[in-house]
Amino acid sequence: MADKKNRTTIYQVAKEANVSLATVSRVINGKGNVNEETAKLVRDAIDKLGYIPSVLARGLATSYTTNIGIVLPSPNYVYINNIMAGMMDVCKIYGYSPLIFTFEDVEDAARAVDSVLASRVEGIVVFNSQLTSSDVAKFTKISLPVVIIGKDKLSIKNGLVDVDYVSELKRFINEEIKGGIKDIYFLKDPKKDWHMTNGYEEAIVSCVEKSKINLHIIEIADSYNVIYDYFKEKFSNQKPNHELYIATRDSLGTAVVNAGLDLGYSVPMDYEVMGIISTKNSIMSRPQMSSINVDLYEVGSIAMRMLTKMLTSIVNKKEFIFTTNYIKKETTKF
Amino acid sequence: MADKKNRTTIYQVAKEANVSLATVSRVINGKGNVNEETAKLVRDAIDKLGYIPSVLARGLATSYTTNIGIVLPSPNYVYINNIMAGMMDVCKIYGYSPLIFTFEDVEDAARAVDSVLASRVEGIVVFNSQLTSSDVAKFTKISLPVVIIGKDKLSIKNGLVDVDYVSELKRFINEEIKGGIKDIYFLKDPKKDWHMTNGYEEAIVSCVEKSKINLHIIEIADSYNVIYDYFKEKFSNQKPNHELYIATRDSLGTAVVNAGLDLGYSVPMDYEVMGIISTKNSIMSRPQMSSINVDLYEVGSIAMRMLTKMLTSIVNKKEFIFTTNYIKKETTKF
DNA sequence: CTGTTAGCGCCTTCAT
DNA sequence: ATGAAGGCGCTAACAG
Repeated sequence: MADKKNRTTIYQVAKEANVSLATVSRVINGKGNVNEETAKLVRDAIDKLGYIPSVLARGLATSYTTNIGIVLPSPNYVYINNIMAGMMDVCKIYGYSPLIFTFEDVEDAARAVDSVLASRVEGIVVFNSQLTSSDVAKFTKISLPVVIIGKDKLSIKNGLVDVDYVSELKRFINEEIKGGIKDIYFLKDPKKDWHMTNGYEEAIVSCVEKSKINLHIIEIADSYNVIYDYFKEKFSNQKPNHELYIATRDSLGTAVVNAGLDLGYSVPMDYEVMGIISTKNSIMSRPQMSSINVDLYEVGSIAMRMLTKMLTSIVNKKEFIFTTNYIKKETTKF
Repeated sequence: MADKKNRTTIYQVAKEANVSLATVSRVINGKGNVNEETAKLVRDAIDKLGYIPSVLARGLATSYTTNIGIVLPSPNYVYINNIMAGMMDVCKIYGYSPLIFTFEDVEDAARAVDSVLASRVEGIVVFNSQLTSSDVAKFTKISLPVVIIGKDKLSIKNGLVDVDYVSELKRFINEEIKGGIKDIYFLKDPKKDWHMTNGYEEAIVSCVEKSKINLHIIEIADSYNVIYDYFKEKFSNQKPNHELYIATRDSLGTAVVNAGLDLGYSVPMDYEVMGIISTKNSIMSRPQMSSINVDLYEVGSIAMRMLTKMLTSIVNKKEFIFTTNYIKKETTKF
């Protein structure tokens, strides 16, 4: 419980080495001149006592920690994990410790923001912010470096790392239109606005406008099982008719594919499917899922790298937009 | 960088509210009696100044933080992410902040241990420890609560959460033996010993001993692509002959399946495949992958829950072994 | 009910 | 090259 932990302190090391704590501090941090002999004395004492400096005390004294906050929605989608992995690896390289704060929704995001602020992190990476302007004000007030992954609706003067899925999405749809597709179904989660998903719907709408395409929006939870069941029933009642389904993530696309396959239909002959955000699943599924490819691990690592730079120097280019490639695989004709 | 951040402190709040800092501290922590009117004064001051207490100072003063360390290997396998998600959710529920420490190998693990110790976490969860006994000694010395997920080779007197894949693995193999299987191939990563994988090989060996089965160990990196390529070539040169392949993770099994499918073979008619650790991939792949099911999210959340209990009370039952179910799907005959 | 004071563990001038 | 002393922001007795 709240019983004092018996950690060895810098005082004990100083005593053991018969020096002052200032000297110990110097050898720990490699600052100031210390006689090699006394330094060795100190080092031996540290080893003997198994002394590990407290980042708390150090942080308090220097008003500088090595903590970095990562704020992101709690659902653990594979692609978010890829981003996280990229962030965490870069954190380690630069000697920062990532503190993770997850949130469920907008109100919860506010709580997460307070937590991360209380933790006295040096900077934070926010995944596709659901943050309000008042949240953001808290950051800017204390000039805390922030990198945002995903659309920056608030146009904060901070780092921005985004992925331009939209261009490729448009290109793909236009190809399909030229190919003569008649109906496009877009699977949209009515509740959530994650997935760097902003602009998907608009992009599709804009492509379709001047064509004879019928665009249908299917509001459905972004869950494999929910979507699989939905389409299993849909295709049972009404056989597919060469339409195109667009899902936000490849695994959701796989749900649509599998529902049809399990009923004996074939993709892309009977209907086409594409998932926007690509993960390894695109390669692993059969037929392989057409999707828009970008290395999400790289996205995370670039974001974190940008933050570390903002921490140590003035950064001029605070924006990094990933371009993407639509990869035609086996679930679409174009 | 190391420029003092200009955070509002408890002193400034006290000044603004015309009270002493002790009073502010009291309303913040809800401890001690404070006149409602002055409390409101304080709250207003806090709001006005946007004051957020420093966990550093608080931690230093109380020698108590709300940080929990999570130590795990860096590769971001899906199933590890499931475990992490479970841990993080429980962390949030109990008001702890998870600090993530990843490591690459044994030496790196030592570094991670020092980092986590320096961070003055209240407790730690270690995933399938590659930790040495000297690492562990550091924990026990300061009696830091530790929960280990996976095999506890060091038999530490700490929390242990493990998954008994072995029993089901044996059961499955015995079924296959009764079914008349002749050759079993076990895919084994020669370098790594993660995946709560300890005992898999021994289990298989013990099952096979008294039978006429030929057991083959294939040492191969646990990478989808590597395995896919390997089997693409293998099956090209030598057609499958009703043998059984056992991979540690379902997605690796999918690599074996896909390699054959893409060459025109069929599973499980031409050969059988099973992946031990199950993820959503087992359901999503076609044919669906036979695997040993356990809710890994639950594993993570149980582990973290156990830790939080160890933090607040004496825990007697410090062990939780998950039982598992072999789920026969479509890639095996039994 | 509220204020005063002494730390928590460490860094950092400032002397020596 | 080393030591002494003040301070980082907060909590927790202890007084009043």
